Amino acid sequence: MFLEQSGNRIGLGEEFKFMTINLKQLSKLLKLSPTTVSRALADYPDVSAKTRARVKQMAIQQGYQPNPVARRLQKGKTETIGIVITPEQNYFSDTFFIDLLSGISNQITRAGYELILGVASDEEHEMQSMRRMVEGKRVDGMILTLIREQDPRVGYLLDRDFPFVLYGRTRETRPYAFVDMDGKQAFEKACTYLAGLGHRRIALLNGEPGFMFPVGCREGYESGLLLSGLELDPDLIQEWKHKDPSQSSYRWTLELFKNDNPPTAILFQTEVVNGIFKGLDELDLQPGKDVALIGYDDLEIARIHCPSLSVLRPQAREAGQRVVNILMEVIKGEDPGKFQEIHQVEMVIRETSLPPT
Amino acid sequence: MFLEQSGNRIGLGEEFKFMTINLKQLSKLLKLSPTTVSRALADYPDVSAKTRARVKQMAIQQGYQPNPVARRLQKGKTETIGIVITPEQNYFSDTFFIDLLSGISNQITRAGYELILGVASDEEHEMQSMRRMVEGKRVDGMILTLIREQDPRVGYLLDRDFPFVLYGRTRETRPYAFVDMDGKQAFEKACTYLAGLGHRRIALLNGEPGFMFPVGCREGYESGLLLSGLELDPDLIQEWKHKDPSQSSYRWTLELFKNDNPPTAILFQTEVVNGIFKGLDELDLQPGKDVALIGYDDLEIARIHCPSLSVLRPQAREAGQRVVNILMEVIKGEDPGKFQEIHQVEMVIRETSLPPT
DNA sequence: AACTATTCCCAAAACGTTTTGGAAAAAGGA
DNA sequence: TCCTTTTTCCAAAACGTTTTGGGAATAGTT
Repeated sequence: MFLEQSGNRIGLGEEFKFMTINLKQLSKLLKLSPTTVSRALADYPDVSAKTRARVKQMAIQQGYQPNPVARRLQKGKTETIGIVITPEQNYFSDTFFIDLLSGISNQITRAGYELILGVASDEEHEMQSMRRMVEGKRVDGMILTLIREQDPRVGYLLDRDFPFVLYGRTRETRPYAFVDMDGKQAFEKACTYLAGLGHRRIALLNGEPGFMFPVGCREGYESGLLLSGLELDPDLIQEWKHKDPSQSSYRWTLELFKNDNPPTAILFQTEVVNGIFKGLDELDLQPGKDVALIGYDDLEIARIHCPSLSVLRPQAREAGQRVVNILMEVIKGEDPGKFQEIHQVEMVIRETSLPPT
Repeated sequence: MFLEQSGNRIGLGEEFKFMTINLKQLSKLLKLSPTTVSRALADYPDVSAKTRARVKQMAIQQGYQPNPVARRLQKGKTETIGIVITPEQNYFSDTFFIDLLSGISNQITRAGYELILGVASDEEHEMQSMRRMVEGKRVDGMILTLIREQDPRVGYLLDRDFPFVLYGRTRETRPYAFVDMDGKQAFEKACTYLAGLGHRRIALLNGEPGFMFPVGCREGYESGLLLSGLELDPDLIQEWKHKDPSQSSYRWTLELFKNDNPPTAILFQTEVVNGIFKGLDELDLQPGKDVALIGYDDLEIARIHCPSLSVLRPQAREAGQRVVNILMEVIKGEDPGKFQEIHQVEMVIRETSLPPT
């Protein structure tokens, strides 16, 4: 057996193959024990600087990478994080979620961990997929998204003391780690902004009840009205359906303007903007001109539509990174209750947030 | 130490914790050797039916699950499949891709495997993420999507004989396994359908060159024209940009109707329908009435828009399942060249494919 | 009864790391 | 020179499975 200069090409008889080298093989090459090689690579102080350098150089030259499976077995850790997504809920198609996932994935890779993905069609399969990961010892920690007000996943994980971080919040008295967007502050800001422009009738098309996020949105909306000295009119509030976001928002928009005293502005999740546009179009109302609009989430449609849509923009990527960093701390044994972050949401004023005519 | 009836709750002194049981512990409980227990659970014939039953019952009662990490080390397999996605390319936000991923994930879980996900921002990181999985021995096989005409990933994997399956095709003479949608047949069908309705000027807004999929679309389009006895007019063909799907398609739509002899029908990827709608709207052309439209991919917008959009509908979920099944065969050592599937695409006629006026 | 085949089980090795608990060699101090 | 400390290395154990290669009963055959 002789070595090519390329490092990870090792000649075996007549045929060449991409071979990966072992710790044992590497140590034999170095005339050292596997112990020393392992410790040299891990920067233990009890190996001399000279041998450490020699080991590292040879490791690079040979393209040695410790077998992750063997390391996991010995360390008793999977070095793996799990996440389960539920595409049915029309949530995953948001670029916002992709940004979140992107932040999560990058940070996980940086830590040398792996991200395993479950795709579940409903709540039951979601739980099932998570249990497989947790009870099957396939992950060291879980990331949860799309949190419901009463979320059985949180209780399940708390009960067995399993590390997890929520992207979002839930109704649970025991302390747990989360990163959430300040939907309340965002909607309050949007609401007072519109009121400041002179709008007196501001409508809210909120997300489906049962999930936690709309709760904050509603609070922010109500608090914004209050701060601006406006009355809350239940006729101006409605929820769209996850099953059918565009259709339900479209119908509600039509409904809304049958009102004797119709709104001059609407707050909503950008996700359902198509339905609203369609409804306004049918009513011969110009978005931005006849009705001010501010959406939550800066999706592509918001930027490219004409007029472009003013939005509340959560920093999903950064949030994803924080989720991972926190999860790593929790896995290390830190108290989850210490990690409860609420991120500010910025408002991007574009063309659909003018004063009322 | 005594056992609760629940099985996986084991009393340890005063505190109760969710414990998972070992093979060794289980075998001690059964007064058998770990060997026999392992073989009983794996249905080896050299363990009597009686003990096998006894072992299985106890395993269930105790909630025993073999530690996957230990199994992987011994078996020399990671039981893991890798996939890398690139959200930048506005591809991942398609429900079509989610369907594909859903099919992939479910089938992988069914096989007892894991799906690990990489999120890469560009081609370079895509390759980097894949190399980490392959050379780091983190996966047994790779799934590739969004295939380019010249795709370095394919050469890389072929060179080192690493199992993989493409969703799509590429220009590569060596045999490899793939599952692809018959874009050619789909666009040919759409084209001849429109020609059959009397359309003589059919435009094509194709995907960005460099990727493989638009090649088939174009072939199908040209073949459809030919079959219908229509001339190919280069002015009626354009590509949209991945960076900016809606904007580029919008601009092209405007451009298109400056033509002395404008088209009466357009074929395109549904992904860019917003830009086209916007362009037509600006030109005071009614989709479906003044211009027939058929999109590739049955996205939500296609169903909810008024008029609803006729589409070509690939069965992404089924394709995802096939990809996994094939990958499992390839991992087992089957010849990848045997697995080259081209799936038919159905056409769904809705309201935007009427005869020309 | 003696031999062979079959049934059923198990001890030990192996997978590739990291960690534990020294031990030998070198250096420092008297 | 002798003892102590520090430096540098390593053999063996451990992680939890599966596989290998028998071995002891039991059953079957002559």
